[in-house]
Amino acid sequence: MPRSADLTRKCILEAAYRLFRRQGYSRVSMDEIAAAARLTKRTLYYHFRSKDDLLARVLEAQHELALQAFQSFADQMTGSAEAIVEAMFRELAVWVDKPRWAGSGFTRLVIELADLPGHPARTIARRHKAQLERSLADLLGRAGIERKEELAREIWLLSEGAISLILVHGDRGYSAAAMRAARTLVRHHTEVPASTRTKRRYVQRRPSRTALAS
Amino acid sequence: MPRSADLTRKCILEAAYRLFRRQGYSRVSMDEIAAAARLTKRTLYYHFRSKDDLLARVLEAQHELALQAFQSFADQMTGSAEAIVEAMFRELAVWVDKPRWAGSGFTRLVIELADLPGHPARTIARRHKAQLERSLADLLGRAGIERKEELAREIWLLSEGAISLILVHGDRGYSAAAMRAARTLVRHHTEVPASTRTKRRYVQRRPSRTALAS
DNA sequence: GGAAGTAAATTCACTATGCAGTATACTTTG
DNA sequence: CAAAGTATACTGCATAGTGAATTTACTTCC
Repeated sequence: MPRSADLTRKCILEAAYRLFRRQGYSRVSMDEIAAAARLTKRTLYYHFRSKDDLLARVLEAQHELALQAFQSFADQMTGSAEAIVEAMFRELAVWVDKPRWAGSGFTRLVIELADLPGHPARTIARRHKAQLERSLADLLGRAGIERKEELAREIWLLSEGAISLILVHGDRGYSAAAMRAARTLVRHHTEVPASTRTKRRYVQRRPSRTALAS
Repeated sequence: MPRSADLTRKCILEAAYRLFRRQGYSRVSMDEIAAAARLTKRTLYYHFRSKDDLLARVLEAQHELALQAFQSFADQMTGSAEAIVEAMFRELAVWVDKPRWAGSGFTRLVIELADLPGHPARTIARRHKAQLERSLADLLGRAGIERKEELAREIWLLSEGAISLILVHGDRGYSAAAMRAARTLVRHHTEVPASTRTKRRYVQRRPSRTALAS
């Protein structure tokens, strides 16, 4: 067998991920990927059935890497929940500050395919986000948070929101705001044990239907 | 002059928005838009210079509508900040529950064009989000919040995060989590006037660089 | 009132290009 | 040699954008 197939596949996956992450799915052609991987298109189709298949495999590979990275981050973290969350958002700030940053690969690709619920890439992305959220919850649990799932989800919301808004505005200040909000939420979860949470709220007169339909 | 041009333009804009919102930018063809508007493609090019131009105009039009909708929502709101924010997230929950919902048109389109900072659509979307954030801050200010810009930004982060995650997961539960978090943040901003906010935090040993690079 | 003029609005038919995917032949290595 | 891997050259289709004719409704002048 000439030129180990594994190497070729890895090379293709990496080149494809770089392009997909920067330019999304449909705006990247198989020819471009082939060129970036220094191969011909035909070789791509030898290793992957189709463009959609390639995307799915790319996301799978990135899922592994990201999960590993998060685990190694989590393993280093032993302090308070507040310290953990601060470290997370510091990482986020560093990450989004990269010069040609163009959003989370997963989020970006899934949003592009938002109207194709059956697409394999979506399934993988869903699993990915779910698993990361669970890992964060575990980490928070180890730091003594009681309602760890709740907090993890809230933190995750802030992080995704920051990514999205930084992308829209180009204003990196959102990561600072997210960190500040996250700090508040963590404190609330540590200081207030588990009560005064689901109090009945009074309701304003019925609001217009489309206020947020932006 | 045959068939008032204004009407035709409106019709095109509406058809284009419906398609763009559902399927994104690149996966919608001018032919499809023309068909949806019951016109020929050539007519589209009579009214709009290019596909990119059309997109920009579509977003401009939606900007007007969304802003108006938010204002009419804001004008009805007179209660406490907490009530306002709750109403907002209730709206969000209703909105994302629409059967064929596929994300905020703005967010979705801007993310698709994330690597094209010069695109006119991006400029418009940026202005849009900024203006809505400012309107929310005003509303919160009127409800007695002191650091209204801070809170508005935090709320906005939660809302964008929810949209993004609901899109990825298909799990509408995120809007409930966002509302819960928002409630916490509002309370923090009302109960704690404006202190104990920027305390020095202790730092964990340096975290790995790529933990969040998903 | 109506014919003729006119410019806006719209259509049909077309070009050119880009792209996913393929048929087939060649090359490398065990 | 044989099988895994790679390259050249191609098909067919979708799509952004265009050239030129044609229709439409409003104005002007008799």
